[in-house]
Amino acid sequence: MVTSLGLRATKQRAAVLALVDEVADFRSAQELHELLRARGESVGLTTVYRTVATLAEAGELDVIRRADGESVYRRCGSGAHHHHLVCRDCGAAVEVEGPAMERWAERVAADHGYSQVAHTLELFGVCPVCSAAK
Amino acid sequence: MVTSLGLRATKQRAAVLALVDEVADFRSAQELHELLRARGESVGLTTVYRTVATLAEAGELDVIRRADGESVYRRCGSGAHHHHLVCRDCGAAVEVEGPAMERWAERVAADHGYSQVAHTLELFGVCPVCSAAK
DNA sequence: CCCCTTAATGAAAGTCGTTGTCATTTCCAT
DNA sequence: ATGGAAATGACAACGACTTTCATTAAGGGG
Repeated sequence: MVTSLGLRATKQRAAVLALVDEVADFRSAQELHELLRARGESVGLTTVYRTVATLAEAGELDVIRRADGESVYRRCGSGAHHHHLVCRDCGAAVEVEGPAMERWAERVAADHGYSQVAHTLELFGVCPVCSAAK
Repeated sequence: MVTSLGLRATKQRAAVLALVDEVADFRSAQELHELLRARGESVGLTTVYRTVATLAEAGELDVIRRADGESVYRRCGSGAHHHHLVCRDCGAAVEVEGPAMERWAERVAADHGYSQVAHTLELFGVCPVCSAAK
C-alpha cells in the first residue's frame, strides 16, 4: 500500500496508517502522535508530521485547517473530489459533494479572467452527538 | 469611525485604516506593518496585529487564510456576506456571492443533523495581470 | 485648559504548530 | 549477508502570532 508510492514499508508508517484507518474524525499530527503513544506504538512526532504530509500529498489523507489554523487529517473514503461537514467539537466528519458548486466556482473564476483555479470549502457545525451531549 | 466602536482615535489606528482603504489586495499584518514603515508612518507590529484583529471582529476587514496558513486582511466593499476570488501571486481579490451555494450548505448541514453551521469558501487562482506578466 | 483615569502602544519575551538538521537506524535490492 | 539509500527521531530552529509590562497619550471631568 505504501510501497505503491515508491516508499519503504516501515513499522512507523504501518502504525500511522492503521491508526487513521480506525479513527473516523479529523485529527492533528500531535493528536495522532499522542494516540500512537497511548497504544504503545510510539512514533516520533517528526515522523508523524512527515508521514501525514506524504499521505496527504498522495491523496490518501484529507487535510483541512481548524479555525485556529492547525492542520487536521482524516482518511478519505473516496478518492474523488469532495468537501466536508465537520463537527467543531469532536471532529466527526461527513463527506459531501456539490457538483453544482464546482461548476459555479469554475464559471465565476473564468468570468473574471482568473486561471489555475482551486477552491477551499468546508462546512463547520456541531454534530448531533455533540448537540445531544450538551 | 473607530470611535463608534468604543475605541479611542489614535494616530496608529488612523494610519492602519488609511492604508487598508488604499490597498485593494489581501495583505498580512506583517506586510501592512512594512508598508506603513515604508511610508514613514511606522506602527508597532504588535499594534498592527491588534488593530486588524479588532477591525476584523467589527466586520470592517475581511480575513482569509493563505495556503501557508498566514492570515491576510482586506477592506470589504460590502458588509453583506460574501466570498472571494483571490490571486495567489498578488493578493488581488474579487468579491463574489453565491446565494444558491449558501442554501446548499444550509441544506446539507441540516440533512446530517448538524447545527450552528458556518462555512469557509474561497477561490484561489491567478489574476489576469499576473497571468500576463509571466 | 489641565489633570487623571484608563485605554493604547510597542519592544521584548514567550507560545505553539511545524520544519530543518544530522547522526543513527532500518529497509531491501543485489 | 551487505552496501547504499531512505527513514527515523531527538533537538534546534523557524515564523506567525500573543502576552507582558512599562511607558505614552487620549479625552472626559473639574
